Amino acid sequence: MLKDFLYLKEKNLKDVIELLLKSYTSSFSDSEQTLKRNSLGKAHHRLIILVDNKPGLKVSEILNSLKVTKQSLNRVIQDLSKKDLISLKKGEKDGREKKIFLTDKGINFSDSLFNSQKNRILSAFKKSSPDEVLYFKNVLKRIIE
Amino acid sequence: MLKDFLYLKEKNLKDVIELLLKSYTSSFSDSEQTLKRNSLGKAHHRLIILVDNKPGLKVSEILNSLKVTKQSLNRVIQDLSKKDLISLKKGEKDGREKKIFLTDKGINFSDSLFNSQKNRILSAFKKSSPDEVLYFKNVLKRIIE
DNA sequence: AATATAAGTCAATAAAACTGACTAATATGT
DNA sequence: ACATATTAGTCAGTTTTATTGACTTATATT
Repeated sequence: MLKDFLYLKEKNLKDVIELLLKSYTSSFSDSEQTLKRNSLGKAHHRLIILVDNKPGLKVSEILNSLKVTKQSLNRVIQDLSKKDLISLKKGEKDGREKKIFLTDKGINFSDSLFNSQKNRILSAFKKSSPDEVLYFKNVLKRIIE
Repeated sequence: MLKDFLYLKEKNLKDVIELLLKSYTSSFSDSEQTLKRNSLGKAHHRLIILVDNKPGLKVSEILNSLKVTKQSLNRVIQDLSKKDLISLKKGEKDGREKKIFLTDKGINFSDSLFNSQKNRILSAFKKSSPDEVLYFKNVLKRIIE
């Protein structure tokens, strides 16, 4: 049945691209004030989120996720280090690697960023069924790769 | 049953915030080359997507979606106007409003941007059921508002 | 020992967004 | 009709974010 394949049509794909743009923009603009109070910006926020979810993340992994140059990322790392929000540890196995962790101060700050963001996601999920949320996450993951 | 509410737990919400970040970053980095060839950037891309999906969009509506200042948006509008990718029409009902449309050239350019992005979404959807895609879109819409 | 990889650094530049102060046109409420 | 509000545009200066290119340092691999 043709109808079954409508979700693969261009119009639907375009809609989804717009939805990805708007959902990212709105959910990350929620934490603007919290960042500003601490003289930090969206670039720092993105790094904090990645490291919070996966402590010990390597620089190369972050470069790959955020699609920025190492020079650009390095500025962000320096800023957060100076503010004592992250700490850097040499990899035990491969000494060239640098692993990034949130400090206690960094964990607190990450929590305050999360608090300004979470209501949007939470209220969307409360309007959704567990299955809807599960499927939502599955598809998002497949878009990333 | 407690298990039913796991999807509302903080860890899950944090995961989703990271997924939104990564899905946006990856899907919009796909079109970097196309933009660069035309001396345009991500800011222009965002406007083109919104106007393509909703021709006649007002400046104020875009400001609201993209969460930027009018000064910043104005630069983008001027750039695209000079390149004859968008046209501006005065609102008939409210003459203060400016409605934005893609020109024929703009439609072509939007298509080429879309072509560099669509494979990622399409292949994710091919791995998903129609229901999964439907639920995915539903939840995304609820996150936006 | 040679080469590759992971990361860091310095310098210059470009892109994107911001603040603040203002103008212009039109719409709306009284 | 007039005052006020709204929508949009503009000028100037600044900050933030990211870029390119050239190079160094440390460690790992062959």
